[in-house]
Amino acid sequence: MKLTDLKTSEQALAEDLHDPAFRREWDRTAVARAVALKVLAYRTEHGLSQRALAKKLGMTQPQLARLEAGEHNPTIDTLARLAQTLDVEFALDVHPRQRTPRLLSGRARRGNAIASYQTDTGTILLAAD
Amino acid sequence: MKLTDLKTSEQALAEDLHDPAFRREWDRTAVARAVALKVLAYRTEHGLSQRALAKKLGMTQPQLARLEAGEHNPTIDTLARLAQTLDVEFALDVHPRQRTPRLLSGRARRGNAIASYQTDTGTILLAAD
DNA sequence: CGTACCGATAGCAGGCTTGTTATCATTGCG
DNA sequence: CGCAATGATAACAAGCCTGCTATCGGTACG
Repeated sequence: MKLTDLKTSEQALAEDLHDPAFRREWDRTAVARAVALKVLAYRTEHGLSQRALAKKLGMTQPQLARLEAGEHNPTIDTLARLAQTLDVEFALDVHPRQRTPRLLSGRARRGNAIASYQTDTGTILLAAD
Repeated sequence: MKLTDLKTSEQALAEDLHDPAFRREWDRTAVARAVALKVLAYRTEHGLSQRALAKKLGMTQPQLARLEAGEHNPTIDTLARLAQTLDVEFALDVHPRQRTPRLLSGRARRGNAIASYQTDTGTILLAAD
């Protein structure tokens, strides 16, 4: 893939985001996409197949594939399983739009934020470490 | 109600928690109970009826009653609505059992934790401010 | 070519949360 | 007492996430 291709796909995404329906879906799955990246990174770094990691997580390969697809927001329960098995900490911050998060450490706000999006009713911020 | 009554109900809870099934349910709804307290406190402090606050939140009175009952864990979306309307920040931290949370500020860990529980697969911590 | 493993996906059942309407008992007030 | 407002609750539909089986195309290797 050439750099020009990358640029085009980013531009295509920016254009798609102008579609209100697409934008809603994009925002809705923000947490899902963030977690998906974290899981995929862990799996490749450890040279595991989906089946192998799924077994460690107590789930099946299609379930893990769905997680990595990032289409569904994981439940708190699923987050806990990931945290325990991957030895990762997830911090989710929900706060009013006109406010600055105070409960999340500056460390998390600066370096570890992997998802952040605003909804009509607040701002969501997900950090992982 | 006398102090002795309070003590008895606390003791009763402690005994109920020995029942594995009850304990699972108690843990599962930890976040729900914490949020319920926050909502109830806000509503009484502002002298609002369930119907009045429900309207501000864009929901019906039975829905708010259910929230205050603390039986269902709210979704991230519901948390966002609460945060925006009540002007409250929620921080949810999920981390492995053998680890100390680093993404949540010490401030939140000390003074604002309103729910904390361990599952087989991790620890959940909810703070509000 | 055949075999094995890989990741993606369809299809389905089950559980949980949301959202709604319709009550119900209780309390306060005229 | 009659009336209005309050909070709790039942019953139901709908949406989303989980968990599973089965299957598919693609790739690597003998």
